[in-house]
Amino acid sequence: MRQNKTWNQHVVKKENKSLVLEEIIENSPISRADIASSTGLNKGTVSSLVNELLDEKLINESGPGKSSGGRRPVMLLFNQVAGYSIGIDLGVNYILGILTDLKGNICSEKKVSFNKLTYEEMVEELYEIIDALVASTPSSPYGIVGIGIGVPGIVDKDKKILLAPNLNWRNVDLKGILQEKYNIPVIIENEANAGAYGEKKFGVGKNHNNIVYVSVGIGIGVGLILNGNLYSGNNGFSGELGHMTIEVNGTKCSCGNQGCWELYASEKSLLLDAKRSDLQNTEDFSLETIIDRANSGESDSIHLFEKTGKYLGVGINNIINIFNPEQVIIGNRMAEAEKWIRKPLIDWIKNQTLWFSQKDLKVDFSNLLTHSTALGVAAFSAEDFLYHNIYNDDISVI
Amino acid sequence: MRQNKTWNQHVVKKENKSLVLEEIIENSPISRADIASSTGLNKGTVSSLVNELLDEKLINESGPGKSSGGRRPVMLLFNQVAGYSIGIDLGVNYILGILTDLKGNICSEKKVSFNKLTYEEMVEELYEIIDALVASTPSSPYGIVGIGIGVPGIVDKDKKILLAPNLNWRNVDLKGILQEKYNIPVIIENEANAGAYGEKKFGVGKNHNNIVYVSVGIGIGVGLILNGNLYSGNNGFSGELGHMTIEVNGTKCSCGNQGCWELYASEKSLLLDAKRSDLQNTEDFSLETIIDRANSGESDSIHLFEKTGKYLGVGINNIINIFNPEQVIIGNRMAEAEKWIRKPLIDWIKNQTLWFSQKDLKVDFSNLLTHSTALGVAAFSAEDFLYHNIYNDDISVI
DNA sequence: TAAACTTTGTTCATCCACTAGACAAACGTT
DNA sequence: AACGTTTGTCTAGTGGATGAACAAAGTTTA
Repeated sequence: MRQNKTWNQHVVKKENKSLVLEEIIENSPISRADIASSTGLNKGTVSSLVNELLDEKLINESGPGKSSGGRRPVMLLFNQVAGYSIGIDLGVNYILGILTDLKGNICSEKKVSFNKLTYEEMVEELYEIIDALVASTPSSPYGIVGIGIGVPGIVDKDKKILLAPNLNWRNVDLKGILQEKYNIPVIIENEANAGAYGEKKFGVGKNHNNIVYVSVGIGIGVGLILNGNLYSGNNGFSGELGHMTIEVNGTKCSCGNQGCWELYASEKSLLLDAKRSDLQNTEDFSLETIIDRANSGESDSIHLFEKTGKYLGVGINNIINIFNPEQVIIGNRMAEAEKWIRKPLIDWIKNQTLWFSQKDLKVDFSNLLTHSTALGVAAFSAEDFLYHNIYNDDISVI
Repeated sequence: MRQNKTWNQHVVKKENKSLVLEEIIENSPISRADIASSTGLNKGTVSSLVNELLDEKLINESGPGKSSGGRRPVMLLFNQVAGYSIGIDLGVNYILGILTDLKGNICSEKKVSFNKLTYEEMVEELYEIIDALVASTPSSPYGIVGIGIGVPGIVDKDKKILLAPNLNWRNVDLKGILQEKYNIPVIIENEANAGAYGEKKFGVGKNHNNIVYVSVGIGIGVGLILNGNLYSGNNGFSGELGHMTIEVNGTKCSCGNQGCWELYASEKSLLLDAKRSDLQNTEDFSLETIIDRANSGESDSIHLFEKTGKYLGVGINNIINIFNPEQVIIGNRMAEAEKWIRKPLIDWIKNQTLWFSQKDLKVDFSNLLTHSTALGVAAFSAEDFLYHNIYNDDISVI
């Protein structure tokens, strides 16, 4: 209900300093006077906090701004290159790594694809990517402030990877391993959670506070932004919506349940359907193949996507009735098939969702596509640094 | 993401004072020294805050406690009769009103049952109940600090009743009406949300922070406690889980969707099934009738409950996979049939829920039964008074 | 063009809440 | 009875926010 924490002037100062910094990041260029009026803080208070931030190289003064009938203000800018953040999307058959500045702009990027690596080989690839990104980092006051990793699996409260079924990992303490090797704070998050945050910060989810992000890939994962914060559940296992029952007496699922959503609306199910209907003769067909076929007007492929769209609608309808979100974002690989999926999905929702839940509801497709997860985890690290370590000189291993 | 609020010493003091008060409420009798060590505040700070609380009559000093080898401490007690709170459960065919002290102990209680009242008649009944409770209030420093009302319908962000289908109400500003009449802060909440909070504070949900409360009555409503706070969704419409699809091509529901959960697991569906199977010859049969029959060993009635239990399991399984809660509480009228429902429900979950979500999971039946909603809203009002109005002398209409 | 007004940002005295430490009172132990 | 311990109060000191005064640097007006 209420957080059990004592309050003193140190906390006050730290919170106010964060507030000022946030104001500058969100609304730069901005003057000290503007910050004072928009935060409600006293001019003097703002002045001294700004001076500290200047000393810490987190912000810069730019030239004078426009006068509004008096002395011209000194404009302040966020120094987004005071440090850098690494974000990694650890996929089943690829690793995508990006280096971003503190505002989330991608500075360099590296991706490898592969097939069925052992755990050791995969970690080796991961090291190589991180090393390459580290090497490409420009010099800056704070260097790399953190590494964030999004994984397709269950991450518990202690940020250990409890289970990543498609990677065949169990109880892996990647955080510990990487922190030991690089001596930098490491954050591990579920891929869908990170994607949700990425969309909120940089994608179509900007300016929304209650977002359901549906990551449709091989399986279906869901990331929840509730009241502006990522909701992770009791043990960090929430969002296992792929295994929501949508057909009581439906097909058996590998999870032990039956009629699970991801048996009807994921990439896996799409490919299975395609195989069943004997649509293709070639051996290696993929989502991309089917998209190409649909593009060339093949009606069977289009029907496959329409079915996927409808069943996505079934699950999303449930989600809307549960959460009454402002926005639903469909992301990950399946978002590339928006062209055929959108209409059946939207139609289902229009017809089936409670009218009062449709109020103010937006259904969008990701525009970051494959980058949302990496951007999300990179942003986690950057914010951890900016808002929680402002007072700590020690920004190494926690 | 981060709350936009400036911090100053007034906030610090208010928060610390709340912290001290909370500590006394939760752990009384407690000494000043104990509060200092458990909150981390300085002894002097605690001393001055305690003195203010004593002046405000919110706490009392009791006799000296036991010595632990030194001076005997002065024990502090929460003055739970410094004020009173009214909680109302506005049902479809009943109104239950309770008067509680600030700790949630029921001091007096009044209930009326009826059938199909108009809006005006219903409000009249409500006034009568409130008037009776007001009349029964002992004299105290603060009097009645608030009225809380739980309603079976959708309450929007402004606490207006947007839609209560079973009452046939639309856009009713009950809060405004009552505040005008009684000149006391009024809180309106959805019945399931209030019930969830009631269970968290006073029932089986104590000491849990991620709770899904399933209110199974005529329909099914759900209240969510996430991270210790009530989650209400974007417009306050969350928890409409009764209309979650569990059977894609299922029966049509009045909501426009098909295969909704409450068509399979609510009191309404149970009665409908009973009628269909021609179990009874009498005209007026009810949940109680069927419970009686099951009690007397009639297997058909028992089967009906077993079916309800299974279908409750289907929906609850979905909920668990979505939220990974610590606890699921089944409440409201159907909880009275725990005896027959429990086993099929638990069995379904054991077999179908993802193993890692079953970790630390408790499934419980309400022990407050029909009182959880009224207790919940009464607690809302009491806490609003205790923690938010500590500094306000004006505790009348906001 | 000068005077008057506006806006910005700094400085300084003041206020307020928490803290540390001293201290007295009250109690148990030896 | 002497000593140590615990409790609770009091006082001086610290840190941070505030408001007002003020200088600097603009624009507007007569």
